[in-house]
Amino acid sequence: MTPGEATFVEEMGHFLGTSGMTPMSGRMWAWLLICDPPEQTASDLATELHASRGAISGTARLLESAGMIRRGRRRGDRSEYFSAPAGALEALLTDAGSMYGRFRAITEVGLAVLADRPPAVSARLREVHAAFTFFEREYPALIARYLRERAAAEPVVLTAAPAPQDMPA
Amino acid sequence: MTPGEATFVEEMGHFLGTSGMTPMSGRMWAWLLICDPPEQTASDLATELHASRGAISGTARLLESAGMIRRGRRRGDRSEYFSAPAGALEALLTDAGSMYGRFRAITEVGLAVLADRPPAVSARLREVHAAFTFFEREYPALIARYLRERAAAEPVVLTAAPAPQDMPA
DNA sequence: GCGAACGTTCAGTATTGACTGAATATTCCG
DNA sequence: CGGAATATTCAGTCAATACTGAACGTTCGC
Repeated sequence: MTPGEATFVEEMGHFLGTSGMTPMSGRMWAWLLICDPPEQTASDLATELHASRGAISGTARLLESAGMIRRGRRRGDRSEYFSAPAGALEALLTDAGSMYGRFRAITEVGLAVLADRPPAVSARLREVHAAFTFFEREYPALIARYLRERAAAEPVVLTAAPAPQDMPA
Repeated sequence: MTPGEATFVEEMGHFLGTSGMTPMSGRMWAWLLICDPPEQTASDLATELHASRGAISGTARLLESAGMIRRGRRRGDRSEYFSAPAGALEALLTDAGSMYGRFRAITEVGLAVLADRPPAVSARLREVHAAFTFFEREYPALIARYLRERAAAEPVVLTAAPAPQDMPA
């Protein structure tokens, strides 16, 4: 990893680390976005990111459950290979949008508590609730629109990357 | 504060606490959304939230700079009064959207680093960058659309809350 | 201007949680 | 099956940071 690459990796780590995920998540995702070759073993990652194997294992599980990385084996090779697939982007965006649903759920807890209070008291919370309900509905539509426009702009290129040797789901 | 209200306050604290802000931010904002009367002094907040004055002071500054609370004095009263104004909602949404710009900026650091690498290597990062660029542009438009639809649905009610005695900006 | 009440600051404390690393489990080849 | 290489787990460590509380500064009524 060059110093410049390390800067990028570290910045992404810092950013995701202060946004609900762990720093290691950001570092690992960032590296998988720029590494060459695009598939990396756990040992590769541990070396490049100066991290323990335990950290790689835990972080990989986290990122995989978020849909941001893909893991698979090649035949004749005990190692597992990690990569950031094209779908990672959609996963990240969807994940970011899940915030709205959680916000809406929390405000509903509050609305239930205020059920028998005068409307003037619950007005503030009702406004917030309405907003999150709106965004929970409209945000996925925005993602869909992006994917549509993107597909229209580059019709075929998405699958044009050289296929990895042998990497089943 | 009733036990139900405490649950709401604590849940919001936990959620914002794991989303880049401090737990106290969430607790304070949540309480200001449901408290009666809607204006509270620093002492009120310290008592209700079981927090020190220092914590209230620091958190109030944080929330104010984020546009999520409003502070002001009444004449003949040394105390400062805090409240969650109608604009807090827009501030929170805008704040959440600033994420896209920061993401875009970080990916541009990465793109600069990959400038002299083959296009195949930078393809993954370019796709991510394109997405964040799109969202940085379109997300504010979504907020604007919400505000428009909301205003159309309830033309006058937004200012119908009883005005606080005397609370300049 | 004096005194009291309030807000702010900041060094210290406690807590959270991310990461380490060794022990354990699993997988695959011979 | 046996053995070696890899992945996972988890208790322990360490660093980051949210919060406390006392000292300080500021503001307002008198």
